[in-house]
Amino acid sequence: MTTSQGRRKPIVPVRAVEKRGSDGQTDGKLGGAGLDGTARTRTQRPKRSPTMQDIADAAGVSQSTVSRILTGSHVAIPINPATRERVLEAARRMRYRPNPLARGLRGSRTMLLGVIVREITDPFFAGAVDAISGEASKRGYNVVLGHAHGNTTEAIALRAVLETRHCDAIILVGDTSDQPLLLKDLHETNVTVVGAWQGSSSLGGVTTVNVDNRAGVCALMDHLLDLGHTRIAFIGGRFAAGSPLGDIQQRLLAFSGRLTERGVQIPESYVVEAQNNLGSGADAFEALMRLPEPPTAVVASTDVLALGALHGACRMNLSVPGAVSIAGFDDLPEAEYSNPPLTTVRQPIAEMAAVAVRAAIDESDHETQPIVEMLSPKLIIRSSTGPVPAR
Amino acid sequence: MTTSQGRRKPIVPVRAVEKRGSDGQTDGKLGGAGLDGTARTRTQRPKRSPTMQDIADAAGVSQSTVSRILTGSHVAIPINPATRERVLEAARRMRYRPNPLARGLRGSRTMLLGVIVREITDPFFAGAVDAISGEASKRGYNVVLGHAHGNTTEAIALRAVLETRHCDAIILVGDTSDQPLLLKDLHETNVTVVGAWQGSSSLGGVTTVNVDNRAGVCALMDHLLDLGHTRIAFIGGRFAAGSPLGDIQQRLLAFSGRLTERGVQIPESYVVEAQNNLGSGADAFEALMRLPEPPTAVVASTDVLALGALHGACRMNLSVPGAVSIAGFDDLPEAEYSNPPLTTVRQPIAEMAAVAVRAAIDESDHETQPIVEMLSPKLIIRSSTGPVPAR
DNA sequence: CTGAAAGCGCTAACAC
DNA sequence: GTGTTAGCGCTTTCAG
Repeated sequence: MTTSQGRRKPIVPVRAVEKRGSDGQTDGKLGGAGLDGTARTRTQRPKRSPTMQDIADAAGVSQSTVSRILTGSHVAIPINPATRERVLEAARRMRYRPNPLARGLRGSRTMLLGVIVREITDPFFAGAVDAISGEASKRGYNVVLGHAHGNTTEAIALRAVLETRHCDAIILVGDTSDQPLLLKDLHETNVTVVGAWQGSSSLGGVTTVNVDNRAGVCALMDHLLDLGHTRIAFIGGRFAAGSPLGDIQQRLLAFSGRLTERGVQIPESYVVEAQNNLGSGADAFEALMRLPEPPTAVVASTDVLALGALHGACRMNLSVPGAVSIAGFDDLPEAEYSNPPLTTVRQPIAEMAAVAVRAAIDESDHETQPIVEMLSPKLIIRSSTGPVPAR
Repeated sequence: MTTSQGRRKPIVPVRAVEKRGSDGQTDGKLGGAGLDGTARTRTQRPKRSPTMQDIADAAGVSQSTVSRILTGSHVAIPINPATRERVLEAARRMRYRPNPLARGLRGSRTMLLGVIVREITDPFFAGAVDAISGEASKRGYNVVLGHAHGNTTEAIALRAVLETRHCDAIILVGDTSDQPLLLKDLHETNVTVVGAWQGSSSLGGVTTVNVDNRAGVCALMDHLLDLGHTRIAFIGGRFAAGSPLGDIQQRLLAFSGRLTERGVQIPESYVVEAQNNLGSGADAFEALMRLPEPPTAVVASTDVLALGALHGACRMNLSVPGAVSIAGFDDLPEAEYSNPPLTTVRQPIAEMAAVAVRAAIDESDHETQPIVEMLSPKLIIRSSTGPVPAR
């Protein structure tokens, strides 16, 4: 198809404005039907949104004047109130909408924040996106969700990034180090990048906001150890490419580290992997409890896993925390409504989102030193943990 | 060009390309120097992404040729293989990325699908977004998430829409009839709109894909009635502005309808409202069970509510389904892992997403008759429902 | 096969 | 105060 005009819908030149000299040729080429809306009124699709020029024509001023007025240089540039009103009226009447593409192309900001997230169905990340999006809209920004889509090939993630270039900044939510090209690509592009919940995987030279996984897990371990537990197991989730992702890795490290610091030894079989979903958590838990010497407490690296473990306990008819204590990490809304309510580590999601968004916006606006923030989580003790069961 | 040197802007004579007179101003904005990376290597922010013109210069061809080659008219337009290779090589070397803004401005597609959703933290909608996003990326589209953000004022939703105008099409996920301006606005814009999970609220003249709420609820009611239940209660969720939203309303209607059809009467107090979250579901359930004549079965309008009800039963020490049967709607992943596993109605999310995405893309591409699809859900019987308890 | 040129809708100098 | 003008990076005629 040399001319390529087969594929798109006809662009119908509705107006009779002579300024647009191309109408004549255009219609010969693209036309076909409904050239001026007379032949076909069926749907209103071919209706162009009005442009500034349209408003200008209607108000009898120049397009740049319209721009000045509509652009909101409210105070900066003095404008005749009469003119302003005339233009505003016309804009209102014609339902003018600024074209963000054109605006963006011209170099000004697009007020779009890209957010790339591994898995939107992970309730934790859903919450994170929610927080970020809320924070963003507070500042007049919208959010473009680039879905790394877990299992999907890097290619897709890549494309998502490329096409996302019209964002003022991009926030990377969750560890994506298993998709190295993604990061690399982000770097090559000249958009601002901010990382959030990256855990151990460092985004060299990039502003990053993380939760202090170590502190959280240590607090939890101390809680458990102080309850008298020594046979403590760990369920790690969100593994990919054979090794745990950022946050999880840090949590595992802290888990082992604290155990060692407190002089407690556990068998290797006490550390198990799992996909980060309920079923996998339940299975991992059951496997753990079927060990010859089962643990008396299980630390799950995420609440989803802990919730799954809770379900596993139900299935095995094991009372929690009577027979075994279970704890998680994240403090999902669900954690409070599980049976029993879950002891967990609460992440400061809102604060982290605020920091990330602020950094992203600031940094996209002007040169800034990359910062690395680490916010503190908080141990939330509910009733899924208790003293070591008497043998 | 004659005029270009009339301007007295400080033109930084870095490159030898005369075409770009504007570099001078640009760098004023972005940070002083570093037009080509020589003057400042500290950060790479001020680095412009290469444009087609840059590639053209590098490859010694015209910009339009570059466009033809890079645009992917792979076979259509005959291009000298040598030229093509030279251009591709240059593009690769300079890490060329197309600018979607410019592309979009020019009128071609942006390959962006807007998705507007009430609440991303609602697990059902998270799943829906996931499905849509997956389906979209299969077709090379990316997804822009417009967050209606539940409680937020319409203004924000509106803005989200306005700024979303650069999408090829917009998919409205979930009933947004409580934000009438949103819809109205969407209509005025000339983007394609497709509705999904709109329930009762009709999007006049707009392609819509819904689940057959009536069929789902009826199947569920028949299941319950056949088990001998006659005292069946209903927990409605996702209320807003005083009346239930689309899907919920249909489910409630079907609930009452089926009861009437089968000659069963229930007291008014058996229909209660709730926010669509776990806590609210638990509370509603408890209120129901504390009625003088409590129901023997509770139908929740969503799984979230049903899960909450399950938790309420736990809190009240009520065995399910021994003392009371509980059922939901949606079939969230969690439904299978609750205790006991939840009887529910499974929505064909993937199929619906596929239909919606396909319709959105098709319709944005060419004139199309709006269609209204209604897919059938499926009753999933698990163990949260059982025979009426012997009195 | 390739180049020149005309804009897409908007912003921002720069006149007057 | 307001109009003119020159593009942002790209697609797409129209001429060779």
